[in-house]
Amino acid sequence: MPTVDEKSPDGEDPLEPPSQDLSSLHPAALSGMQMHVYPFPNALLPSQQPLRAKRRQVKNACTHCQKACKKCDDARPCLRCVKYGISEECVDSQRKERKKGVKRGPYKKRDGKGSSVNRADTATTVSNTLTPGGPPVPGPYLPIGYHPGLYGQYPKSGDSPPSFNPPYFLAPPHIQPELPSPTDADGQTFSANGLYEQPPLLASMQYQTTYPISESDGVPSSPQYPVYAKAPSDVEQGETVDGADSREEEQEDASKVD
DNA sequence: GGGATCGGACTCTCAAGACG
DNA sequence: GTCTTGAGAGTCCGATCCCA
Repeated sequence: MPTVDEKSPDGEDPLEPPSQDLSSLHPAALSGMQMHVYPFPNALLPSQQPLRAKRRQVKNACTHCQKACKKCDDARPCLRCVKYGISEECVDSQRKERKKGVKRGPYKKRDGKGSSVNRADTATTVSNTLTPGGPPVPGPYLPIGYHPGLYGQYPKSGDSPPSFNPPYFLAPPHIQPELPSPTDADGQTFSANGLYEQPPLLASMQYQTTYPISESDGVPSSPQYPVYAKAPSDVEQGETVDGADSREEEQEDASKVD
């Protein structure tokens, strides 16, 4: 009985192509879903064991989602609160301040030996998720749905103010239009290059985010940057949608060179 | 069928420690 | 000053139960 909010975009069915009518969704549904949309439908996926895409978390869940231990999103009201008709009660939960002065033991070094060398093992990227144990399959692995730079961090002090662009960008056009467009199990067509066609709505969709006002002091309770866009110049060539993943990949690559 | 609850796996973030 | 690492804090998956 999957519902819109319960259906994890990258947890339960990371390989499942979007099959629902996106035009009926709360904008947050679009921000919270398709974090990783892979260009292959299930039937055309390589027959490796399904590896889970890395789960993504919102920066701050609302109080209701937090209490229910359910998936929240960056928009306020969040999808779940909208669904339950408690939009006006959808406010960010308070986060504790991290403890300071915690003493730590000696560090393990990771250079080639030691326990932490396989830290990168936990990093799953879009490409290596598709090709476990094998060379990356060349292809259009840009996740459809977000600009590669959109999954940035919250701005830190000194960063330029956050900007936000419409989240969707188009997949490359069909390369081999003469090939018939197969359909997946849901009847959704996808192009010959393995990319789903973008619903026309998405191209013109405007994303709106409201900023919750703290009941206590009347100021935004926390920075709400649903998706933080890097400046185009900051987007590294070949950077994946997940900056952290790509960083870890780079680190891993660097260690291999060594 | 749908909502509530919750244990625990998983992820994110950042300060401490290491290093050049 | 920058990088690396550990661990605190938080999210949310998935199982289970309850109710209409």
